[in-house]
Amino acid sequence: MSELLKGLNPAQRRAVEAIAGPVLVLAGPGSGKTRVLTHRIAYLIKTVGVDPYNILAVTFTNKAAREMKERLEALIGPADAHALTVGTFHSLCARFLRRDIVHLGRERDFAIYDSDDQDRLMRRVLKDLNLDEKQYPPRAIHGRISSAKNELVGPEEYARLNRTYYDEIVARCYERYQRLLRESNALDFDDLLVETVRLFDEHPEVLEKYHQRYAYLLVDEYQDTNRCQYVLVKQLAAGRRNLFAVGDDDQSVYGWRGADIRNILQFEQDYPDAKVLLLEQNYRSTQAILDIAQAVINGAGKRKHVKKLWTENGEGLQVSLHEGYDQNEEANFVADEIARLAAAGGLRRRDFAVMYRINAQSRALEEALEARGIPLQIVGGTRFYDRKEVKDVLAYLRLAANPFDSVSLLRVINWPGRGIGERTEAELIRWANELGVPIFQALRELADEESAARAPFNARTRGALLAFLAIAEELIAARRELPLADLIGRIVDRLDVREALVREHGPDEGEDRWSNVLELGNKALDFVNLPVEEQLGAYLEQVALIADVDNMDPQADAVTCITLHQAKGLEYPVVFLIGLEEGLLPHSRSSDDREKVEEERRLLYVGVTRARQRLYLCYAFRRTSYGRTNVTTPSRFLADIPRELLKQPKKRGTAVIAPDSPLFGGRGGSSPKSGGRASGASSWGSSSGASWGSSGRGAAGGRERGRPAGPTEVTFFAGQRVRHGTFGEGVVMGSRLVDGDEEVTVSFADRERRLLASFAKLERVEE
DNA sequence: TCCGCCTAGGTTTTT
DNA sequence: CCTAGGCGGA
Repeated sequence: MSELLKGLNPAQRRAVEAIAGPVLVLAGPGSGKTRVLTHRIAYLIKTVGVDPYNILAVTFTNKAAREMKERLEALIGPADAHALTVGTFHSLCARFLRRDIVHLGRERDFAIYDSDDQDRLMRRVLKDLNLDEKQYPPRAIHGRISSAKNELVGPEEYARLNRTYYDEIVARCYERYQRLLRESNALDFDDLLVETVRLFDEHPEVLEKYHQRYAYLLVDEYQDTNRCQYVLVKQLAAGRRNLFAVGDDDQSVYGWRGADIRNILQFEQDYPDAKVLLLEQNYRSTQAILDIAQAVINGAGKRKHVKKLWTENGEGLQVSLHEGYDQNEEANFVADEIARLAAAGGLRRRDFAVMYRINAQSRALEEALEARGIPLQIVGGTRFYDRKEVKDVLAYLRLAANPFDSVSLLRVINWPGRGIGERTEAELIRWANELGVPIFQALRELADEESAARAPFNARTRGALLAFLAIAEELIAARRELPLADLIGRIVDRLDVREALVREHGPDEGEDRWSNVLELGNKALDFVNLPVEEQLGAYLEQVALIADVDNMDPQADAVTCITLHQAKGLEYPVVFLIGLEEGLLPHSRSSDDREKVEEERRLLYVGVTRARQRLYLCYAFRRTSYGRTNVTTPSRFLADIPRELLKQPKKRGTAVIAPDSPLFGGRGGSSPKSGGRASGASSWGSSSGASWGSSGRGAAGGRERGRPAGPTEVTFFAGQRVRHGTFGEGVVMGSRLVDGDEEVTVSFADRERRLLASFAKLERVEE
């Protein structure tokens, strides 16, 4: 038997050995699908004798691509590993287009616009069309356009298909937006895919070239493909039909960005001769963790592919459920547990991950971990390349690569300040529109005395504009001669970036930002081995397409803090899932739509199945967001977990969940019985979880639901002694009305707490 | 045009 | 809470 098949179970082996024709592998979490992918590639090369040059593998992140290459290097040697093509849809499309975009009558040095660039361009579109940003939020409009692109609907078709007034506005913006992109010789993220599909569509000879080359096509995370990616796969696979798609419909969490779960559900219709293989054995987690995962996912409606997860890993430790008082206590609990487990030995910092729904949740964690001296790495939030000073310097580089890139041009035309204000900028745009040329071209016209005479600028303004043009021209010229690192050096010297940053932000922050700019220079050193003329393009492409998760340092011995979305594909011995509350998971923006709620459920499923040995499910009794504090309702998904699967919290200061608590009852609208709850019962005490946040009030603590406005005056006064079911006796420090509720500050034995009178069931203690 | 103060409004998730 | 944008003054 081949060396490469050793250590694989029969199902995995079948997948690896499937040679020809379409194959769909439905792989449960932790079932070794990455292993199957890499071993299949290795098998194709080493056993079947396929030339690695003829293999194309598409992964979901650059990180996954890199890791796959590394594994293959070990498996089949660096030469073969290097010869095959691995990348994300976006990076591959960028590469294809660089090679062949001239077929579409375009220039090769196109810029790639990220979300910030897209937003800026959309604002300009709205200005051009005299539309009010308040009424038509640029991001909302762009969202519509992006969805249309994902569906391969162009501006004309969009205009034809849609009938409402709003649609009509969007259609006009779409048309203009595309026109400006083209004028700027730029593609946005969506265009990378759309234009590749178009290229293949309009130029069969180009597609044919890829059919010849890529005899074997492998696609990971197939459930996350959108319509456009689906078509692209179809185009590429149409040649030899050796498509090997791997995915898990239960882990589909990218519907919001166009991923269409139907792509995986309809695989068999699309490819009638497809083999469908199931990977159900889990090698990652303990049975206790899988039971939780199963409970969560079984709470979903009917599913097309029901996988029965099982493992030989043994029962393992019971999963813990923990209620914190607020997000700080929640974070403290997490940090204390990490410290405790790390001290107990056997676990390193990097064995821990804390996962959450939204990036903003990382803040409290950061504080708690730092307070204990526990190193952490936060994945996500603001990317390094999204920092203003970094983007500003980058804009000059982008301008050097492609002077028609109007977003970059306008970004830095007055940075550092050179006396070109809003007024001048608007005039410049207007004038360029009038001439019908890109903005950079208009600037060049200005250098010519005769044209300048007709331009709407006075001598001083013209001087400022020409000063900017001179810098741009200098960089464009330097680009061909200087290595990338020197080009960056030229920019920061010529513009005195450090001085500008200190002037703008003061010495402390200024130096901070300056160090980010220096870091930018460091990253450029990765490209020194390329020929000078290729360095800039390669660098800019990487900057545009790299994700934050791609930068994670797996070597660092630090606790990982990461969103559930980014955590997909990762695994850790110990996982904390925090903020399991209505409004957060499911997120409030998703709670009203059945489909979206199901996606949120799958997100929790993804989180649960990241854990290998220990799993903690956490939520807080109160949470502060936007500076407002609200009482929370535990996530409805917790109600799908049988209570006996969970270790109950015992610590003082945490809730003891009553046997008849709706948390462990059935799902759906049955409201809790008002009697029968054990004293000291759950301090959140709320209802079925159909609503959350402030609307969760009123059903609290056996009080009447639908209570009208709330108290109009305080009923507690400083100095009174009170008793609370959980916290014991305390003294009222003060009380005030907040949002139609009474917030009482009470000093308990351990510390001061603020409680809402409607929830907290405070009894007055007579003396 | 630039600077600084102020407030109103906003955050899902990412290539 | 934080930040971007609006507005007044120089």
